[in-house]
Amino acid sequence: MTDSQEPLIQIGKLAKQLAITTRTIRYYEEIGLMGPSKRLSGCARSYNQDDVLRLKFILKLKELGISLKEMLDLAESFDTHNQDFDTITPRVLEILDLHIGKVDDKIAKLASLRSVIVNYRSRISELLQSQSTA
Amino acid sequence: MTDSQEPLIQIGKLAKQLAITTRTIRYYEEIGLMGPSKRLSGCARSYNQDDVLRLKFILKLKELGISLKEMLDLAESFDTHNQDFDTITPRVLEILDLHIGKVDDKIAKLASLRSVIVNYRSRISELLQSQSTA
DNA sequence: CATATGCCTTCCCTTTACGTAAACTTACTC
DNA sequence: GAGTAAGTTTACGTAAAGGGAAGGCATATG
Repeated sequence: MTDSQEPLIQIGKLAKQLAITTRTIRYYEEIGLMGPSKRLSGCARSYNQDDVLRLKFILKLKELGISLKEMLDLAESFDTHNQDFDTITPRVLEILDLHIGKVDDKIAKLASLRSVIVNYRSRISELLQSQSTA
Repeated sequence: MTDSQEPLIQIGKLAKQLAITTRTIRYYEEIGLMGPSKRLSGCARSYNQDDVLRLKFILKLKELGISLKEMLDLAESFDTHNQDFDTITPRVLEILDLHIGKVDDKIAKLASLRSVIVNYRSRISELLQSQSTA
C-alpha cells in the first residue's frame, strides 16, 4: 500500500473530472465535509486517491437526496464512535430507511398529483368537445 | 347567486382555519398568487368563499409539490388569454400535459433513486450480517 | 381611561448550496 | 519581463418560502 509517490491531483482538475466547480469542493471543505486538504507549495490544495473517493462518495449521497447537513451528522457519528463498526452501521441504515420513506412519500404524492391533473385535463377536454359539437 | 351578505372572514381566522400563518397568506398576496384582497374599514383584509377556495387550492397544489412560481406561471396563462374560452382551453391542456410530463419525469427519477437507496441499504445490511456472524 | 387584541406595513433574518467578483500569489511560457 | 492560467482568501449575492420584530392604527372591554 505504500506507493513511492501517491498520485496527487489539484482542485481544478478534480473539479473538472467530477463535473463540479472548485467552489463546491472548497465549500465542502469549508463546512467540514472534506477535512482540511494538504497543500502544495504555494498553498495549492492537493488531493490523493482517498480524498477523491471521499468526494465521490459525498456526491453520490447528494445525488441520493441526502443533504450536506445530514452527511455532516453522519460523518460526526462516524467520528464519535468510529472504533465500533457495529454501532455506526445501524445508524446509517436508519438514515437510509428514513430516506426511503421520504422518497416513497414523494412518489405517492406525485402519483396523486398526476391523477388530479389527468382528471382535470379530461374534464377540460370534454368541455372542449361539447363546445365544438354545439 | 346574489347572497344578501357574503360571509367574510378575516386573515387571522382564515389562517387558523387552514393551519398556516397570516404571514403566509400575505406572502401569497405579495407575490401575486392571491390577488389583492378586499379591505374592511381599518384596511383589514377580508376573504369571501371564493378566496378561501382559491387559497385551499393553492395549498393543495403546494402539498402536491408544485412550486409557487409554477403556480404563478399557470395563473398567468389563465389571465392573459382569459377572453376567449376556445383559445384558452387548448393552452390549458398544453400546460397540463406539460405538467403531467414533468410529474412523470419526477416519478421516474424518484423511483430510480429509491432503488439505488434500497440497493445500497441491502449491501450495508449484508455487511452488518456477515460482521455479526464472523 | 388603560390595556389587550387584531390588523397593518416595512424591513431585515433564515436556510441551503453554492455563484461570483475582487484582489493577490505562484508558475509557466514567450 | 509581460502575459496567461490556475491557485488563494474574503466576502457579498442568490433563490424559496416564509419568520419575526418594530412601530402604528382601530376596536373591544373592564
